[in-house]
Amino acid sequence: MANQLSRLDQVFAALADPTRRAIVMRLCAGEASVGELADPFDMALPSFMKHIHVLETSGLVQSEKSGRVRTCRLSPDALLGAEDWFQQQRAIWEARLDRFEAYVMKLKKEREAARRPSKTTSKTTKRKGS
Amino acid sequence: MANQLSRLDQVFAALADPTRRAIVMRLCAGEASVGELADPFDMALPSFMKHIHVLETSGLVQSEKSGRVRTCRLSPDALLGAEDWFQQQRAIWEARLDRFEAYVMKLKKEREAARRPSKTTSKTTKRKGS
DNA sequence: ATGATTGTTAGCCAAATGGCTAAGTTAAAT
DNA sequence: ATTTAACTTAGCCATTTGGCTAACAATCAT
Repeated sequence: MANQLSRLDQVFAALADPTRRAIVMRLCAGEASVGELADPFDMALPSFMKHIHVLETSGLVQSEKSGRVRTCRLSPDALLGAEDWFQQQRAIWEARLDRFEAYVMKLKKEREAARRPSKTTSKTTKRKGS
Repeated sequence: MANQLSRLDQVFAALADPTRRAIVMRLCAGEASVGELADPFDMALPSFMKHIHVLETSGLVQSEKSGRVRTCRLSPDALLGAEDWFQQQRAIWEARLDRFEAYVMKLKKEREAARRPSKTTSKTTKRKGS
Protein backbone atom coordinates (compact mmCIF):
# COMPACT_ATOMS: atom_id res chain seq x y z
CA MET A 1 0.00 0.00 0.00
CA ALA A 2 2.72 2.46 0.96
CA ASN A 3 3.97 3.90 -2.27
CA GLN A 4 7.72 3.40 -1.61
CA LEU A 5 9.04 6.75 -2.78
CA SER A 6 12.73 6.64 -3.55
CA ARG A 7 15.08 8.64 -1.41
CA LEU A 8 15.87 11.01 -4.26
CA ASP A 9 12.16 11.63 -4.83
CA GLN A 10 11.75 12.64 -1.24
CA VAL A 11 14.86 14.80 -1.10
CA PHE A 12 13.98 16.74 -4.26
CA ALA A 13 10.36 17.11 -3.18
CA ALA A 14 11.53 18.39 0.18
CA LEU A 15 13.79 20.95 -1.48
CA ALA A 16 11.06 22.12 -3.85
CA ASP A 17 9.56 24.28 -1.11
CA PRO A 18 11.15 27.63 -0.24
CA THR A 19 10.32 27.30 3.44
CA ARG A 20 12.04 23.95 3.60
CA ARG A 21 15.04 25.16 1.62
CA ALA A 22 15.36 28.03 4.07
CA ILE A 23 15.29 25.56 6.95
CA VAL A 24 18.03 23.50 5.36
CA MET A 25 20.09 26.63 4.76
CA ARG A 26 19.63 27.66 8.37
CA LEU A 27 20.67 24.22 9.58
CA CYS A 28 23.81 24.33 7.46
CA ALA A 29 24.97 27.00 9.89
CA GLY A 30 24.29 24.80 12.90
CA GLU A 31 21.59 22.97 14.82
CA ALA A 32 18.52 24.74 16.19
CA SER A 33 15.30 24.11 18.07
CA VAL A 34 11.93 23.96 16.33
CA GLY A 35 10.99 27.30 17.88
CA GLU A 36 14.16 29.00 16.67
CA LEU A 37 13.65 27.58 13.21
CA ALA A 38 10.00 28.60 13.08
CA ASP A 39 10.59 32.13 14.34
CA PRO A 40 11.35 33.85 10.98
CA PHE A 41 8.26 32.39 9.35
CA ASP A 42 4.79 33.84 9.47
CA MET A 43 3.13 30.47 9.83
CA ALA A 44 1.24 28.54 12.49
CA LEU A 45 3.40 26.05 14.32
CA PRO A 46 1.52 22.93 13.19
CA SER A 47 2.00 23.99 9.57
CA PHE A 48 5.66 24.56 10.22
CA MET A 49 5.99 21.19 11.93
CA LYS A 50 4.74 19.53 8.79
CA HIS A 51 7.70 20.97 6.93
CA ILE A 52 10.06 19.67 9.58
CA HIS A 53 8.45 16.29 9.26
CA VAL A 54 8.85 16.27 5.47
CA LEU A 55 12.51 17.12 5.92
CA GLU A 56 12.92 14.34 8.45
CA THR A 57 11.29 11.62 6.36
CA SER A 58 13.40 12.73 3.41
CA GLY A 59 16.46 12.07 5.55
CA LEU A 60 17.74 15.62 5.19
CA VAL A 61 17.17 16.48 8.83
CA GLN A 62 17.41 14.57 12.07
CA SER A 63 16.03 15.71 15.39
CA GLU A 64 15.91 14.67 18.99
CA LYS A 65 13.84 15.87 21.87
CA SER A 66 15.21 16.66 25.27
CA GLY A 67 12.87 18.12 27.83
CA ARG A 68 10.28 20.08 25.91
CA VAL A 69 12.56 21.29 23.16
CA ARG A 70 13.28 19.40 19.98
CA THR A 71 16.66 20.11 18.44
CA CYS A 72 17.12 19.68 14.68
CA ARG A 73 20.35 19.14 12.80
CA LEU A 74 21.18 18.61 9.19
CA SER A 75 22.26 15.16 8.10
CA PRO A 76 24.54 15.94 5.19
CA ASP A 77 24.42 12.49 3.59
CA ALA A 78 21.06 13.00 1.92
CA LEU A 79 22.19 16.38 0.63
CA LEU A 80 25.33 14.86 -0.83
CA GLY A 81 23.28 12.09 -2.41
CA ALA A 82 21.23 14.61 -4.34
CA GLU A 83 24.31 16.57 -5.31
CA ASP A 84 25.76 13.34 -6.68
CA TRP A 85 22.81 12.95 -8.99
CA PHE A 86 23.59 16.32 -10.59
CA GLN A 87 27.22 15.50 -10.96
CA GLN A 88 26.44 12.22 -12.68
CA GLN A 89 24.11 13.93 -15.12
CA ARG A 90 26.65 16.61 -15.78
CA ALA A 91 29.28 13.95 -16.45
CA ILE A 92 27.04 12.32 -19.04
CA TRP A 93 26.20 15.68 -20.53
CA GLU A 94 29.83 16.69 -20.80
CA ALA A 95 30.81 13.35 -22.28
CA ARG A 96 28.19 13.98 -24.94
CA LEU A 97 29.60 17.42 -25.65
CA ASP A 98 33.04 15.89 -25.97
CA ARG A 99 31.73 13.29 -28.38
CA PHE A 100 30.02 16.03 -30.34
CA GLU A 101 33.18 18.04 -30.47
CA ALA A 102 35.10 14.96 -31.59
CA TYR A 103 32.49 14.44 -34.29
CA VAL A 104 32.84 17.99 -35.51
CA MET A 105 36.62 17.60 -35.56
CA LYS A 106 36.29 14.39 -37.57
CA LEU A 107 34.00 16.11 -40.06
CA LYS A 108 36.47 18.94 -40.33
CA LYS A 109 39.35 16.58 -41.05
CA GLU A 110 37.36 14.63 -43.60
CA ARG A 111 36.34 17.81 -45.35
CA GLU A 112 39.95 18.86 -45.44
CA ALA A 113 41.10 15.42 -46.66
CA ALA A 114 38.49 15.49 -49.42
CA ARG A 115 39.73 18.84 -50.60
CA ARG A 116 43.37 17.70 -50.64
CA PRO A 117 43.41 14.00 -51.61
CA SER A 118 47.05 13.23 -50.70
CA LYS A 119 47.54 10.37 -48.25
CA THR A 120 49.94 12.05 -45.82
CA THR A 121 49.19 15.18 -43.91
CA SER A 122 51.92 17.63 -44.83
CA LYS A 123 52.32 20.46 -42.41
CA THR A 124 54.09 22.52 -45.01
CA THR A 125 50.96 22.75 -47.16
CA LYS A 126 49.08 25.15 -44.95
CA ARG A 127 46.14 26.81 -46.57
CA LYS A 128 43.77 29.37 -45.22
CA GLY A 129 40.27 30.48 -46.16
CA SER A 130 37.34 28.54 -47.61
CA MET B 1 -2.86 35.75 -9.16
CA ALA B 2 -0.18 33.48 -10.63
CA ASN B 3 1.75 32.25 -7.66
CA GLN B 4 5.21 33.20 -8.99
CA LEU B 5 7.13 30.08 -8.06
CA SER B 6 10.86 30.61 -7.99
CA ARG B 7 12.96 28.88 -10.60
CA LEU B 8 14.57 26.65 -7.99
CA ASP B 9 11.15 25.62 -6.69
CA GLN B 10 10.17 24.53 -10.14
CA VAL B 11 13.41 22.74 -10.92
CA PHE B 12 13.41 20.75 -7.70
CA ALA B 13 9.71 19.97 -8.03
CA ALA B 14 10.34 18.78 -11.57
CA LEU B 15 13.16 16.53 -10.43
CA ALA B 16 11.11 15.07 -7.57
CA ASP B 17 9.34 12.73 -9.99
CA PRO B 18 11.13 9.58 -11.21
CA THR B 19 9.54 9.78 -14.66
CA ARG B 20 10.80 13.30 -15.11
CA ARG B 21 14.25 12.47 -13.77
CA ALA B 22 14.41 9.63 -16.27
CA ILE B 23 13.48 12.05 -19.06
CA VAL B 24 16.22 14.43 -18.00
CA MET B 25 18.72 11.57 -17.87
CA ARG B 26 17.68 10.47 -21.33
CA LEU B 27 18.05 13.99 -22.69
CA CYS B 28 21.52 14.26 -21.23
CA ALA B 29 22.49 11.74 -23.89
CA GLY B 30 20.98 13.84 -26.68
CA GLU B 31 17.76 15.32 -27.99
CA ALA B 32 14.71 13.20 -28.75
CA SER B 33 11.12 13.44 -29.94
CA VAL B 34 8.17 13.20 -27.56
CA GLY B 35 7.34 9.78 -28.96
CA GLU B 36 10.84 8.46 -28.43
CA LEU B 37 10.88 9.81 -24.92
CA ALA B 38 7.48 8.37 -24.08
CA ASP B 39 8.20 4.94 -25.48
CA PRO B 40 9.81 3.33 -22.39
CA PHE B 41 6.97 4.45 -20.14
CA ASP B 42 3.74 2.59 -19.59
CA MET B 43 1.65 5.72 -19.55
CA ALA B 44 -0.94 7.41 -21.74
CA LEU B 45 0.52 10.12 -23.94
CA PRO B 46 -1.45 13.00 -22.40
CA SER B 47 -0.15 12.04 -18.96
CA PHE B 48 3.35 11.89 -20.34
CA MET B 49 2.95 15.27 -22.03
CA LYS B 50 2.15 16.79 -18.66
CA HIS B 51 5.56 15.72 -17.47
CA ILE B 52 7.19 17.27 -20.51
CA HIS B 53 5.29 20.45 -19.81
CA VAL B 54 6.43 20.53 -16.18
CA LEU B 55 10.01 20.11 -17.37
CA GLU B 56 9.59 22.90 -19.88
CA THR B 57 8.10 25.43 -17.49
CA SER B 58 10.86 24.60 -15.02
CA GLY B 59 13.34 25.59 -17.70
CA LEU B 60 15.07 22.22 -17.65
CA VAL B 61 13.90 21.29 -21.13
CA GLN B 62 13.26 23.18 -24.33
CA SER B 63 11.39 21.87 -27.31
CA GLU B 64 10.41 22.87 -30.78
CA LYS B 65 7.97 21.42 -33.21
CA SER B 66 8.75 20.80 -36.83
CA GLY B 67 6.16 19.04 -38.89
CA ARG B 68 4.19 16.89 -36.56
CA VAL B 69 7.05 15.90 -34.30
CA ARG B 70 8.22 17.87 -31.29
CA THR B 71 11.89 17.55 -30.49
CA CYS B 72 13.07 18.05 -26.91
CA ARG B 73 16.50 18.97 -25.69
CA LEU B 74 17.98 19.62 -22.31
CA SER B 75 18.84 23.20 -21.42
CA PRO B 76 21.73 22.69 -19.03
CA ASP B 77 21.52 26.12 -17.39
CA ALA B 78 18.65 25.23 -15.08
CA LEU B 79 20.39 22.03 -14.11
CA LEU B 80 23.55 23.91 -13.29
CA GLY B 81 21.55 26.44 -11.29
CA ALA B 82 20.22 23.73 -9.03
CA GLU B 83 23.64 22.16 -8.70
CA ASP B 84 24.95 25.55 -7.60
CA TRP B 85 22.49 25.61 -4.74
CA PHE B 86 23.94 22.38 -3.40
CA GLN B 87 27.46 23.62 -3.74
CA GLN B 88 26.66 26.81 -1.86
CA GLN B 89 25.08 24.87 0.98
CA ARG B 90 27.99 22.51 1.08
CA ALA B 91 30.39 25.45 1.25
CA ILE B 92 28.51 26.84 4.26
CA TRP B 93 28.39 23.44 5.85
CA GLU B 94 32.08 22.85 5.39
CA ALA B 95 32.97 26.30 6.67
CA ARG B 96 31.01 25.42 9.78
CA LEU B 97 32.90 22.16 10.16
CA ASP B 98 36.15 24.06 9.81
CA ARG B 99 35.08 26.52 12.46
CA PHE B 100 34.09 23.65 14.70
CA GLU B 101 37.41 21.96 14.17
CA ALA B 102 39.21 25.20 14.93
CA TYR B 103 37.16 25.51 18.09
CA VAL B 104 38.07 22.02 19.18
CA MET B 105 41.72 22.74 18.49
CA LYS B 106 41.51 25.89 20.56
CA LEU B 107 39.91 24.00 23.45
CA LYS B 108 42.63 21.40 23.20
CA LYS B 109 45.38 23.99 23.38
CA GLU B 110 43.74 25.76 26.28
CA ARG B 111 43.37 22.52 28.15
CA GLU B 112 47.00 21.76 27.51
CA ALA B 113 48.09 25.24 28.51
CA ALA B 114 46.06 25.00 31.70
CA ARG B 115 47.73 21.72 32.58
CA ARG B 116 51.23 23.06 31.92
CA PRO B 117 51.31 26.75 32.87
CA SER B 118 54.70 27.60 31.27
CA LYS B 119 54.60 30.29 28.60
CA THR B 120 56.54 28.55 25.87
CA THR B 121 55.50 25.31 24.24
CA SER B 122 58.37 22.87 24.73
CA LYS B 123 58.34 19.99 22.33
CA THR B 124 60.57 18.01 24.59
CA THR B 125 57.89 17.67 27.25
CA LYS B 126 55.77 15.18 25.45
CA ARG B 127 53.20 13.44 27.54
CA LYS B 128 50.78 10.73 26.66
CA GLY B 129 47.51 9.49 28.18
CA SER B 130 44.65 11.39 29.84
C1' DA C 1 0.39 23.70 42.46
C1' DT C 2 -0.29 26.98 38.82
C1' DG C 3 0.83 28.84 34.87
C1' DA C 4 3.59 29.70 31.02
C1' DT C 5 6.54 27.41 27.22
C1' DT C 6 7.14 24.29 23.68
C1' DG C 7 5.73 21.17 21.10
C1' DT C 8 2.06 17.70 19.28
C1' DT C 9 -2.41 15.58 17.56
C1' DA C 10 -6.62 15.80 15.22
C1' DG C 11 -9.21 17.33 11.77
C1' DC C 12 -10.82 20.72 8.22
C1' DC C 13 -10.16 22.82 3.62
C1' DA C 14 -8.65 24.62 -1.04
C1' DA C 15 -5.43 23.94 -4.50
C1' DA C 16 -2.07 21.24 -6.94
C1' DT C 17 -0.47 16.69 -8.85
C1' DG C 18 -0.53 12.78 -11.62
C1' DG C 19 -3.10 9.54 -13.66
C1' DC C 20 -7.02 8.43 -17.16
C1' DT C 21 -10.29 8.61 -21.61
C1' DA C 22 -12.31 10.76 -25.50
C1' DA C 23 -12.14 13.71 -29.01
C1' DG C 24 -9.60 17.11 -31.75
C1' DT C 25 -5.72 18.88 -34.99
C1' DT C 26 -1.96 18.93 -38.11
C1' DA C 27 1.49 16.76 -41.23
C1' DA C 28 3.02 12.81 -43.76
C1' DA C 29 2.11 8.73 -46.44
C1' DT C 30 -0.60 6.15 -49.84
C1' DA D 1 -8.58 12.17 -51.01
C1' DT D 2 -8.05 9.15 -47.24
C1' DT D 3 -5.74 7.29 -43.73
C1' DT D 4 -2.25 7.09 -40.42
C1' DA D 5 1.04 9.13 -37.19
C1' DA D 6 2.20 12.25 -33.69
C1' DC D 7 0.83 15.05 -30.81
C1' DT D 8 -2.80 18.25 -28.31
C1' DT D 9 -6.94 19.82 -25.73
C1' DA D 10 -10.57 19.13 -22.62
C1' DG D 11 -12.21 17.32 -18.79
C1' DC D 12 -12.75 13.72 -15.08
C1' DC D 13 -10.97 11.69 -10.80
C1' DA D 14 -8.32 10.24 -6.47
C1' DT D 15 -4.55 11.53 -3.73
C1' DT D 16 -1.29 14.68 -1.84
C1' DT D 17 0.15 19.17 -0.22
C1' DG D 18 0.27 23.04 2.55
C1' DG D 19 -2.17 26.01 5.06
C1' DC D 20 -5.46 26.73 9.22
C1' DT D 21 -7.76 26.26 14.22
C1' DA D 22 -8.71 23.96 18.45
C1' DA D 23 -7.55 21.08 21.87
C1' DC D 24 -4.09 18.20 24.20
C1' DA D 25 0.48 16.88 26.33
C1' DA D 26 4.62 17.58 28.80
C1' DT D 27 8.19 20.41 30.94
C1' DC D 28 10.07 24.29 33.32
C1' DA D 29 9.63 28.40 36.29
C1' DT D 30 7.53 30.55 40.32
